[in-house]
Amino acid sequence: MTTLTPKQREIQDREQLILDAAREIFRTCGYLGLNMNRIAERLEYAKGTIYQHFRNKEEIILALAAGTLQKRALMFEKAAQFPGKPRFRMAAIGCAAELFVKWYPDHFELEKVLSCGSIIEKTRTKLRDKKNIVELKCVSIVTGIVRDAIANGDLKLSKDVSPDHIVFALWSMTYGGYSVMDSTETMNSMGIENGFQTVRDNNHLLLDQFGWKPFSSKADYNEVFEQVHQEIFGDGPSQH
Amino acid sequence: MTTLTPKQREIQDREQLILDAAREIFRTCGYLGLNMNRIAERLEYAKGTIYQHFRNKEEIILALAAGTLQKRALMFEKAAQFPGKPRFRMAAIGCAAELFVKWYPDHFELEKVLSCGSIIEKTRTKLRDKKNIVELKCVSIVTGIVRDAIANGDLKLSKDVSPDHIVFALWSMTYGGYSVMDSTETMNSMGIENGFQTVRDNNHLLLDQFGWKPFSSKADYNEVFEQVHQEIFGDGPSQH
DNA sequence: TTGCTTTTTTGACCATTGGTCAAAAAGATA
DNA sequence: TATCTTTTTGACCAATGGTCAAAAAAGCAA
Repeated sequence: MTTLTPKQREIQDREQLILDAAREIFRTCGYLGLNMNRIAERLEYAKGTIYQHFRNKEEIILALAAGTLQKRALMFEKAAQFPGKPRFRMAAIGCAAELFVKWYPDHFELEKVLSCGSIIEKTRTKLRDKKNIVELKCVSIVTGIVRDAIANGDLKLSKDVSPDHIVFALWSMTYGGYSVMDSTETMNSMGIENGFQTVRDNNHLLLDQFGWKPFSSKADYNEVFEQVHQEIFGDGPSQH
Repeated sequence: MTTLTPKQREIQDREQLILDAAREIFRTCGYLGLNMNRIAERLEYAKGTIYQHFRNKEEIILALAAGTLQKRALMFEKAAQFPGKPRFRMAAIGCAAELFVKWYPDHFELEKVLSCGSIIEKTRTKLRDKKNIVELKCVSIVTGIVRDAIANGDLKLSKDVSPDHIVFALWSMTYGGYSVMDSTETMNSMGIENGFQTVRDNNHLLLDQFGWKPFSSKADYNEVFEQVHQEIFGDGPSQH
């Protein structure tokens, strides 16, 4: 049954309104500045109404993270369709990941909050799983490209390296790089002028070392990046 | 003047008592479970007394992180003194970093809390700087080893790679790897059996690609790890 | 439309916590 | 011992998370 009474429809729509308001508050006031009173006040609803949608503010944050993650999954999907050799498509994924953190900087902050044990454990398993499924989707897209490269012959893995190993390495490097960049204090004592470019380079260094052709000495991956940037993601965040 | 009245001495010592109690509470109850009332109650002091030492619980958490970071700096110093080629000494640093997160798992959780913007901004710059100085010390130890390798001839950097670049890469990979491992949900869908070993391998892969000799194909860095583990850190966390 | 039932909304209410501060206690001093 | 200074205390306030009985709205049948 997809027939909904006007009331049911209103309730359903309100969920997004709450999330929109919450995202705005979180963006400007952070975790500690986000509270149920403020959301209710802004939407001119009573506090109890908000609690009918979400059990606590941690679940709201989780839902926000799941929301942006969904957008990242779509971006990864588009990137994976970039025509050409698997390694080019992997570079396209890198471009998507980079644009994602630039387009949705609040997502990174959401993730940091949710990485705190005592915060995430206030949410129900069911909701966490929802987010995990989307995350897993991103992982599986990347793993798929690695497998394509193996099938292709561009990548021959030694016995002690699995496709998951490569995905884990890229993920570590990218997530770690962005995290370290974010903790500016120590970072700007170091002579890294363009952190994003450096993370990109480091990822390509890794892929070269795994023996994934064409090596970055043979192809201009910065050009691939620009191409993906313009051809696939040229229309900005609003479209995804 | 280092002469202290008994009272002044008592106050000074109490700071550590507060931190010890706070660490224990944080370990078991996390960020949300840690509060000033509970600390005061456990130490049988009034709440106001705690506030004479720390402005809020965020500053306590910051102090806790600075405390463990201090231990890491000592571990890095010891590791850097491992005799032999710079790359072996770098492997020793890797060992120290790994043992550190294993010995002090609460530190990682502290860092995650402090990475949240709205939390860290409740602390005074002065206290943050204290932590940053210790962090910078760790970085400079690592950078020193890179420079030694360059001076040594074991490492020749191309024009677009700096010592800081290498440190950033290792830091990203290590921090990112541990972070991803911690977010178990998606991690255990991936076929990574031993995350720590994988992070180690990935770091060596990077160093190989940077052209740092001796390459991991020529030296058994797992053996170096074990050697450092036993010879330098064999006596466990209590000694550092 | 009316009267009844079900669903939804409301905001008063309570408990917990962060944080303050005037008064009390303890310590230093002469 | 008397006086001044420092430290401690816990009552107190404000803000927030979260609950729930009562009120309002929606749905529905005659």
